Amino acid sequence: MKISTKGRYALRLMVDLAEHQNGDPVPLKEVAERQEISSKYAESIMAILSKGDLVIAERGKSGGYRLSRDPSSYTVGEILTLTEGSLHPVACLEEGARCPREGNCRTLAMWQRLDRMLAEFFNGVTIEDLIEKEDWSDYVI
Amino acid sequence: MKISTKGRYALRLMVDLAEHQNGDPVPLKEVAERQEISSKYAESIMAILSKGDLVIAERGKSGGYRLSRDPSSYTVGEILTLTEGSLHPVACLEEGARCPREGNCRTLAMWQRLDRMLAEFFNGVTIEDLIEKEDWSDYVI
DNA sequence: ACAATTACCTACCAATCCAGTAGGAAAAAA
DNA sequence: TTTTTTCCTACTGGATTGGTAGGTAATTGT
Repeated sequence: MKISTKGRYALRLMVDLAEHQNGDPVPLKEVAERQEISSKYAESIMAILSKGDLVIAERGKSGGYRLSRDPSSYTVGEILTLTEGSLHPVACLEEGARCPREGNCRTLAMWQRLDRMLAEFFNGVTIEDLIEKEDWSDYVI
Repeated sequence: MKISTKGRYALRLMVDLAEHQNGDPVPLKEVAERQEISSKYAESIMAILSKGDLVIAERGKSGGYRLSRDPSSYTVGEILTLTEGSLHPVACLEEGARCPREGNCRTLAMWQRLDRMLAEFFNGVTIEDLIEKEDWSDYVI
């Protein structure tokens, strides 16, 4: 039950791009240094974000990455789904998965409830929220 | 971001024990068969529950396992914590972990909020709930 | 034109976790 | 004393995690 570094770092890379956007693309090296993530590892994560069209890459000198949309339009859910593969907390709720015992499983309903709760949480938080929001103590989904 | 089979099966073993308690200990073989879990694997999971004092084991003929307390007193949270090791969704929130970047991490507060939400969810559901509760659609933590 | 800078690509690695399985020893009751 | 049960140690193949290494392709500033 853990979000891996890949997903966590992806969020930080996205936040960093959002905070440092000025029209020009931001080189990965700068982002990685600010976030204290090895640039090689950051590179492999940024590649996922780029292939998923969450960021736009520009090669060559004075190239780098930039967000493709407004920070407020990115949800934490979509970033984590892309990098982690899925946000379902149990295998039985995976896309296309069907448990043969689902008819008499006493735990399935609880997992479904949790699944919905997580989806609502993750899809309710945006990159902009991560930057702006100071106090999360009263945040309710 | 997955609860492993160990945790999921542990819940089902506990529910099965709760549903079939009649004063006598229930042999693991029966539980495993009903739950369609290989008895060898079920054995290794039950050993964890036994060492954690969530169930009482009785050896020898006519032995087996029984719950040590009332089903309503077991929370899903304690069972998963025992079997999964922890329920914290990110490594930075682990017991004793301290991230050196915590002062300027834009994601920490969100993780803390999620952590609290998960704890409240898991500690709010009991084995009895798993057996009794039909409709979870309106369940709120 | 060319050197510098950037993203892109393939391949590799050690360590850990996952989901079990195998084979017996110890305890207790019938 | 046989049978039934839990308990214990060890093993395993495969996947995932958290990276690293080294080179290729594109683009631009000089």
